[in-house]
Amino acid sequence: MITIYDIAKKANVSAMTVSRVINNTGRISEKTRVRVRQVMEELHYVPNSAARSLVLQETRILSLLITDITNPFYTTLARGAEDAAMKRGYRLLFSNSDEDVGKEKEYLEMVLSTRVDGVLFSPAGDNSLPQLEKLHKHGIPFVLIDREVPGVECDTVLGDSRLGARLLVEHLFQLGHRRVALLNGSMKVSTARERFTGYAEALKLHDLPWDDRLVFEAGYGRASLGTIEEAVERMLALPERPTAVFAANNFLALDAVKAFRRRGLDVPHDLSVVCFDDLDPNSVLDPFLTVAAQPAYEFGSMGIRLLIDRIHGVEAGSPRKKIVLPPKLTVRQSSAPPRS
Amino acid sequence: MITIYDIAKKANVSAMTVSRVINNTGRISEKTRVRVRQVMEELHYVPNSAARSLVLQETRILSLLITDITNPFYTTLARGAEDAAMKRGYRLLFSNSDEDVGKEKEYLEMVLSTRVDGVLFSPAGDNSLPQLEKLHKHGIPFVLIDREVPGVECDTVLGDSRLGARLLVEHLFQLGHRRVALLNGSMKVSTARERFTGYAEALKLHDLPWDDRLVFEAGYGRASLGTIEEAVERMLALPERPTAVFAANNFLALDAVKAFRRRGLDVPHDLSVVCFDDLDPNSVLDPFLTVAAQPAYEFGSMGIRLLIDRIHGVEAGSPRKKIVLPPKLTVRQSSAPPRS
DNA sequence: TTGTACGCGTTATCAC
DNA sequence: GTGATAACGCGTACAA
Repeated sequence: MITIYDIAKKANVSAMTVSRVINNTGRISEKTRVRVRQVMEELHYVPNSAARSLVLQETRILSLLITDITNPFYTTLARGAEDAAMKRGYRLLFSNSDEDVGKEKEYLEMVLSTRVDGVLFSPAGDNSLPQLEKLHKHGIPFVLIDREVPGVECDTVLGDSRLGARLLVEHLFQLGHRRVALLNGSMKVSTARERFTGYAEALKLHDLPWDDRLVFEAGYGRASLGTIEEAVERMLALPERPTAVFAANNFLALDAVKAFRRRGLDVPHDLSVVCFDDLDPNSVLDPFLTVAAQPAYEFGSMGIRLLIDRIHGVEAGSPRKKIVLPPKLTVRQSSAPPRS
Repeated sequence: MITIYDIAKKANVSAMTVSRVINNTGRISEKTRVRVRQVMEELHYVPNSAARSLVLQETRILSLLITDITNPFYTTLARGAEDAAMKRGYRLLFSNSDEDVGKEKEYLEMVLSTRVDGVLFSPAGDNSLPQLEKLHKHGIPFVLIDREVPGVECDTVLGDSRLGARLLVEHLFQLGHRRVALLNGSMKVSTARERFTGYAEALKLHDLPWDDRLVFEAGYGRASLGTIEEAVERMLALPERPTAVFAANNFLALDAVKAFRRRGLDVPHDLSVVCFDDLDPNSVLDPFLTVAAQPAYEFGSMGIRLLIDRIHGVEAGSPRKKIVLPPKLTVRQSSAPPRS
């Protein structure tokens, strides 16, 4: 491997001078600067970032932990994060927990051994608490994104899940629906709880009765497909069938629609389906779902911004910041008035 | 930061003993092993991988460079690669070139400074040659994936683009089409050339005349959206309009269909559209496109396998391997007999 | 079974 | 302007 010493020898200077040329620090005569540069080119020198971070005590790497790499919400968020990080001279180390606290724990070990400068963290759920405490113990700055964890005080970028839920459910009410089911993620995830609350608020606001049998707790992850099938089964077996479903995220909605169709039911003719989070408009031919779309890209870029501010100590002792980005109701064909 | 010295002091042993406990090397009495382990727990010790890789001269990190992170073909490939890498104790550093040789070059600099143990490389095109030569100069093993680069001899995992193209075009012929347009990627990319050849072969096999005006060179990247619009415009202005389009990848097809629809044309009623590569079946409600699907996941896992074999020198001097994975024709609604 | 000395590639500090 | 030296955290070779 080519090191600064190889460069130094060939250029008849000390290693220190080479280092100064590389980093543009200190005063160097133009003559030597040019010569050193030239030797570096010749030998195809590339600095060793391991050695550098060992002495500098910083890696300029940030970790991004998301819960579902197949979900366009998170891939878009990731792009926002990457763009923002690159712009500030940081690289991003991606990890994907698949909504699984176990995997999350494994990845965290890697992240710690890499000595990343900070972590942008979308927790799998409330059980992620130990992981966050570990980060805290190690003095690694982190920012929560998309989801909160009770007991953790830190900078956070969130959507307004309650508002979005209300918007969606009220949209259904306006269409004339009165029996709306909630197909929710796990109640161990803050967004699921908030969407639950928004749903309940909407019912109350419109003086509609509460019915436990209309609430189904599945899970956000791909793993919970079986649960959705079962929920749909129970939903349809109800004495008074719901005429619409509010799904807590895009994949839940997709799977619900598929489950309905497999049973010969048409959306929106037989049931309406609405949900949180959009799909990637670029790779969908016929956008179909009525959604509360979230600014996923901004989730990522804002998160990185908060994180880097913390790292640079700009915000050293400042109180935690909580940024809430509003959702946008987008009405499409999956919602329609109920069959009379 | 907690180091092995901190552990050593607290456990009343030397740093070396701690190192041995961590790596399970050498003989250590059970008593000290337990004590050291305990102190490590107490102090939440995590090894510093920068320091380790500095002395070991290996990082156990592999780089995966893909050209379009929004394309499900590549995200699926990435999952395959990650699973295979994790299984063998390697981590993956993702980079996304957006089909841009410039970005590719930037990322390569990072990759080199990270001293990754190997690179799984999906080149933006033939112009990626200098990057590959650079890797070679630095003695970093690499495997090409999905695309070849003329002048580069190395292990490769490819699809059978010629066969896939022929299957798709012959499918159109069987439906009765005689004028089939080719909406291709850049001819600076090997797969585009192969798909071109397959298209030409199919014509020849069926004694159909060659027509230059039916061939359009756009680009695989998201950036070439304008080009597609223009190609469609020219295509429809032709004296004898084609009745079907073979698009060289999924996104080209998607954009073509959208462009047709904007002009009031229906697919497949007015024109059929077929393409290479599928979309993610999980996030699509109504699979519509007739495609030549490729085993994207296996592209990734096979690639990592070849790469790690090379790294471990198992295949040190062995001749380069070229693995070709066949496509699978999947007929859906986007193709139908031409209007008579 | 355990410890000492050294080196991995880089930069900060201080001296010239 | 430039250089010598030590230090970052860890593992190898050799010694005890």
